[in-house]
This record gives sequence, structure tokens and C-alpha cells, in this order.
Amino acid sequence: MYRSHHCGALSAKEIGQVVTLSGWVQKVRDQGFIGWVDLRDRYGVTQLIFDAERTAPELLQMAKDLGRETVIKVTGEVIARNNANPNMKTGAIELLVQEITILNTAKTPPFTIEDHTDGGEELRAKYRYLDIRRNPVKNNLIFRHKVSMAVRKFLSDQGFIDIETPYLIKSTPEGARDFVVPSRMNPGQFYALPQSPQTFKQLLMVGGMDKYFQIVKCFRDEDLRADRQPEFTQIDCEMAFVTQEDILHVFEGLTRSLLLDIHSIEIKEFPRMTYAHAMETYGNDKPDIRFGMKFAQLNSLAQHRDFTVFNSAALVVGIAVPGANSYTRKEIDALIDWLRRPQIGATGMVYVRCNEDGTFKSSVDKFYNEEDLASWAKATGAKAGDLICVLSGDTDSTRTHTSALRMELATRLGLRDPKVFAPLWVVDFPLLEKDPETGHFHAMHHPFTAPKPEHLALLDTDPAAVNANAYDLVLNGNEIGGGSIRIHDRATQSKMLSLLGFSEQQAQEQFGFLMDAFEYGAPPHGGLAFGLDRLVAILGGQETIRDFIAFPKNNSGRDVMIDAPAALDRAQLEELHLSSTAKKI
RNA sequence: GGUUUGGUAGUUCAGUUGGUUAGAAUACCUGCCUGUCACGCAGGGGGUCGCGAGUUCGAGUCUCGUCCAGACCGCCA
Repeated sequence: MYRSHHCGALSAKEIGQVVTLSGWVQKVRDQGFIGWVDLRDRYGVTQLIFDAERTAPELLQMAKDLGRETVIKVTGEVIARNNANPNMKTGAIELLVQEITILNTAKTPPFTIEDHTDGGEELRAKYRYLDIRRNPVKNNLIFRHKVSMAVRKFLSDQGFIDIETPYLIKSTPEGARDFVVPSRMNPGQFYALPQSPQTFKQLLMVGGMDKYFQIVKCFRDEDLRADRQPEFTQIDCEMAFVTQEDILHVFEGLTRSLLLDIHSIEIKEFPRMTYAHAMETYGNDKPDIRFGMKFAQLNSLAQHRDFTVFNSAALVVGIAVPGANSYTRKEIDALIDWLRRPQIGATGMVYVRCNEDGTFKSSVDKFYNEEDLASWAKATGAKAGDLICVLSGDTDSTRTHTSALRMELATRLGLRDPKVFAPLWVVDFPLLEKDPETGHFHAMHHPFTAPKPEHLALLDTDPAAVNANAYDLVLNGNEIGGGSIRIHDRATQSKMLSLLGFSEQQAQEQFGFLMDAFEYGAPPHGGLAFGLDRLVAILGGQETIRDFIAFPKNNSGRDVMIDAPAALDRAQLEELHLSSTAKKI
């Protein structure tokens, strides 16, 4: 028997019992005649004690010689500590060891296995199995398990059926790049890994499985970020015979129950905002509504003087930054430099100081009088002690820049409290988006999203004006899920694909199976997908998703532990009918 | 594809204007220590300063190239 108890289990209740524990040596504290070993497993740490009076000399020596992370089994008596440690769950007791078995030795780990490790990101990634022994990572993985089980329980209780869909599917040109897999049995042909089980879940609706869900891996071959992995997990759902309202109701319920289960936070009804309103008020389709600093359009209040920068702009927008009048000139200049970095790309910023005595001091005093500035303060809601930041230019980039500024300032001002949760539905997304360079339309959500029925006629006359029954769930400035009511008839789907630039033949080749299915009695349907990695990270109060994934990939899509991706040998390439890429000389 | 920051001991980092034998903390090893729990004390070992060229009497430090890593932009229906 390896263990009678776990290392986190013992308390004063077990005093006097003889128990067996197995685990890893966390720490040896040798004090000559007496010594302690902290023994760790998944459940906690128990202190082992050895001393010259009560422990055999060879056992005492053995304990002193234990290296960090050695795997041992010990048997001994649970005794009360002379000095209890109130900071430790098992701090009331210790184990007077009678027997040690070394189950496996360990090399000195390259970084310390402690909550505040000395190891850097890359090293921890390379030895991820050691990193997982640390509480912060271990607890994140356990937390993910809890969230994922709560999701399964909620959806299953609501009558959703968990159905698996294939991973080896077909590449499609729309959307992100596909990861492809060569087919040995079909020379020159390739599978693609799914970017989402979208078409399959729709076919399940045609198949009559009117409530489907799956916690499923999806794959996208695009450049990565701190919160973006090439393979990621979605909570993928679809329902038949539902309106948008039905879907929002179910998934608002899911999110509410997660917040209640995990954080005991009760949120009544999630606010809703149209896409257009979100863009106007926050410059962004995933606004963080935990704080204010809403956009105020100042065009009419700022374009009546001789300030050509504003007069030539399509949009002049101001935000009131609470308490920021205390910023020095130097700090404001640094902020403007920050906005001008190529990553943001703003050309400049006008500011107005709102003084305690009710007067204003701005960087454009030459052009605007007190009355003008007071009108800006009124529009932005600025109070004495605030700083008004005003940006201008073409509508899209001004919104983007101001939104970036708003988020940055909120972070600096500590307004993004990870313990506060502010969910929001963003609804009424446009169906299509025009590529500014090519002038081509592409689907804002995906090509299966249905136009709002009342906008159907506009498809022929003004496609850009068509809205969709598409919606995103935003939590604290992060898009954690999105979905739509889908097209369920061949004619509309065909029209949509042709708007997106597919020829009839291409449409049939790519999505013929779906349109064929629509001709055999497809029910009205719609659904939604949540990004599990991000949802778990946000619920866990953290920004980075990597520590909620057991074996994440780095920025370049590499797994540095197993060193993937890797080259194939010639024989394997030949079997797959692939030729080796010529190496650059 | 682009912008930007970094690469120095096992690890995390410092290293001044280009100038003697490249430091600290921690980890590791040895010894001492009877109540530790970030134990303490004393001692010790440990470096191709990412790699390659160049400038210079002299390069961890300056220049160019290159590789690797991080953050961000493009991209991610």
C-alpha cells in the first residue's frame, strides 16, 4: 500500500494513528539532532519529523540526505507539534517517521517548485510537468475542471446532448487558415482540422438533435498572442426551434449559474447593447463596462472654431478620466507618446484640465474659450479634478485609439478589478463587413449567419446595412462567446455565399453538403460558442490563459517540452505523398 | 509580414563613459546547530556574457548580421 492518507488530510483528529503517506520531498530542514521534511502531494503538505531521541540513527541520516523532489513513502505516527503552524492546513500535527522507502530519486529541478518560483516562462514551459506540481498551476487546472464540470451539468440538466464531431474534416477558404493533415490513402489530398464544429452542429439540427453541446478542441493556424493558442477549447452549442431570445436566455442562465457557483456572485439580468451603440460609446464591440469614461462625440461642440485638426476630422471624441487632472505635464506627454507608438498609431491628443475652482486649462486654449471647454466637460461628464482626453480623425481609427486609451487608463487607475464581473450582451451585429482594401464583403460572424428577416430585402440593395441576429457575450472587456441564428434554407445560404464572392460552383463544392441538407426539412436553428480557456481565466481573475492549459504552446506555436512541430523523415514524407521542402542554403 | 523589449552562474537579475581577476540573491555541495516551517551560521564549487563578423591597443558594454524568447500591430469568419 502506498498511502493510507493524502498529505493534506491529517489534523489533530488523527493524533496517535499510524499512517502511510507517499509524495514528493518539498524541503528538508536539518537542525543536527532534529530535522524536518515537508512531504507534498496533490492535496497538500505534511511535515515529517526525525530526531536523535525517537528516530533510528540511520533513518535520521537518510532523511537528511533526501534531495528535493525525491519520491518517498513513509510510515509513522501522527503526533501533535510542539510549535503548531497556524499558516498551514496540517500545521497542528506532524508525522514521527518509523520507515522511509525511496520510490524514485530526482535530479535537482531547474527551478524551485514553490508558489513564487524562480523559474522564467520558457524554462517552466520546457519542464511543464514540474510546473504543474506548483500550487498556482495545479489549482488553475483544478479550477478549470470545476468550471467544465459545472458547464456539463448545467447543459445536460437543460436537456442538451453531448455529441462528438469529427476532427478530420475539409478545408474551407472562409475565415482563419486551416491546419491541414495529409491523407496517406488519398494521395495529394488533405483533411483540415476544424476551426469550429459549425457545419456539423447545424447538420445535427437537421438530424433532429434539437439541443447539442460539446466541449471541443478547435484549431486555427493564425499568429498567436498571450490569450490566443493555435488549439483551444470551445463550449459549442446549438438549438433548433429557437429565437435569439431563447438562446440568450439559456446561456445567460449558464453564465449566471457559473458566477453563482464559483464566486457566489448573483447577477440579475445581463444588460444588452447594440453593436452600433457599443462602437459609438466605447469604440469597441467588447466594452468593459466595469467603469465609465464613455465616449462623448464632440463634433458639434468643437468644429465651430479655427482648429483645423478638429475641423477636418470625421470624428472628435472625448473621454473624462476621473481624477487625472493630477497628471503632470510630463505624464500627459508620456501618455501622448504611448498613443503615438506604432502599435496604437494615434497622431496626437488634446487634453483639458478640469480645475477644482471650476476653470479649465487645455492644450488648445488658443482656439477655444472657457464656454467651449465647459460644454465639452458637460458632454463627457467630467467633474472638477478630471482630465478630458480628446482624439480626432477618421471614425474607425479614432474609435480604436480612444478605446485603447480608455482601457490603458482604466488599468492604470485600477478600475479593472478582477473580482468584479460585468457581463454584457452585444447584439445586432452587422451581417457583413467590407474589406477596406479589396472592397469585398466578408461575413462578420460566419457565412451561416442569418440576416434579420426584416433586412432580407436589403441584401440585394444595400448589403452593408443588413444586420444579423448575431450576439456576443462580453465579460469584463473580453469576448467570451458569440453566436447567431443560422440560415436554414438553400436559397438564402446560396445568396449569402454569392455575396461573399463564391461562384455557384465553388459554393456547391465547399458547402453543397450543407445546402443539400437544408432541402430535407432543416428546422430553424441557432447557437453559440464560448471560449472555455478565456472564460476560465477570467473567472479565475487572471488575464493569461496559458496557466489554465496543462500543456500550452508558446508564441510561435511551439510546444517547447516535446519540441513540436518537427520535421518528418523521408520515408514518412513519401508515404504521405509529400515532397520535402528544400532547405534554404 | 511589421513594431518593440530582452538573451550574463542551475535559476532570477545587476554590471556606470569601452579599461584590473564579471558580481548579488537564490539553488547546489560540505560542516555546525534540539522545535524548524522563506530556519540560522560558516565555508565551497559553479560563467564560451545566445551565436557570427566588425570597430578598437582593449568589447559583457559600440556597429552589423543571425538565432531564440516576450509584448503588441496586421491576422484571428
